[in-house]
Amino acid sequence: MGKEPAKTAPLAAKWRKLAETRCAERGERLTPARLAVYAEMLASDRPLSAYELIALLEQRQERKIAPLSVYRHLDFLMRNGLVHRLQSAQSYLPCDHPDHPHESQFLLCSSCGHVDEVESTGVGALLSEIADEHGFRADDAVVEIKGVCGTCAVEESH
Amino acid sequence: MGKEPAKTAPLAAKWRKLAETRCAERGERLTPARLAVYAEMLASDRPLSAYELIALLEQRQERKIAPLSVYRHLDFLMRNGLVHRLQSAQSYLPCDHPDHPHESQFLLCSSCGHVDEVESTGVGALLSEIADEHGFRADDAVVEIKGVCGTCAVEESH
DNA sequence: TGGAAGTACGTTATAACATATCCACTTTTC
DNA sequence: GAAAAGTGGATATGTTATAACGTACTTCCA
Repeated sequence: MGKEPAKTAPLAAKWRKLAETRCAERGERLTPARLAVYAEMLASDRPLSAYELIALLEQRQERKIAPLSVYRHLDFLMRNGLVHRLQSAQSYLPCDHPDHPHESQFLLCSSCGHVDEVESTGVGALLSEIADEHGFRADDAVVEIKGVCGTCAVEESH
Repeated sequence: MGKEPAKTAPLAAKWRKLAETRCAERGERLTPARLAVYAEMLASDRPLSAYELIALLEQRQERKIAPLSVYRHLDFLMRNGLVHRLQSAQSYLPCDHPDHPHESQFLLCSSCGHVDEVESTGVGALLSEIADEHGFRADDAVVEIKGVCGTCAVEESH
């Protein structure tokens, strides 16, 4: 007899399907524990630190969760393109368009904490060019723009 | 009676002068303790974590140094444009051209650990443009490119 | 069908990175 | 030379991430 599946944050069918498809394609197993972490992240309107995530999951599932478990799940989700890590904020957020591999840039609002993921083709090209000029082979790039989002800028001006 | 000045890593006159000038202009005091941290960083050929820095300073000065002290000195050096923090590696490196304020990009070699700081005018412009398109006011940007430097690429091919 | 191999994941402990609080000393300023 | 600002030491704690080890589950194939 298996245990009850762990309680999970509400998860829109769209996201669940995308995640399942993505993992199936790659021969990876999207287990309930992994899905629970993913769902919890999608339920948040801002990036979460690993330990915030632990607290939320513990509350929802009414049991202790070890940091290492969550880090493993985060690794899995990142490996499969479902989640990104914000390097400058040591936090994690679900990918906005996990239907294809891509390089993203992030817009971090210092006022409301919200983060926008954008995908600009020009950036990758420019950075590759810069790397080339310096005899460097670029594999990957972190681009995180800090500032104030439109909504907060409007509120500020009141 | 003052104590002996703390032993400091060798520091090229050029860098010392730049640092002194920069701080003087800004009405900031480049004390021996701060200078010692800066010199230690310049003596390294790769970025150092705060705790690596502590270990090196303790060895050189033959005394205990508290993490907070080093973090304070790092704050000071960053505030005055002498040092940068690598967000994706939680480590610190001296600025390559502290003679003027600027936005930098970093090329991190995953093979030898060396980091090149480059200053491309195009990047800032492109990122501002992207931010604008999303109604976002950009204040600051992190751009860190990971890959393999020219020297290591040559060695790999042997 | 049952056993080997690989993957997932729990538990405990610890490493690595960063900050808070409090206080003593020094330098600057008036 | 007293007040204020700046600097930095000591101790404690908070936050982020990984190590080391063991158990259970899944897959796959003989």
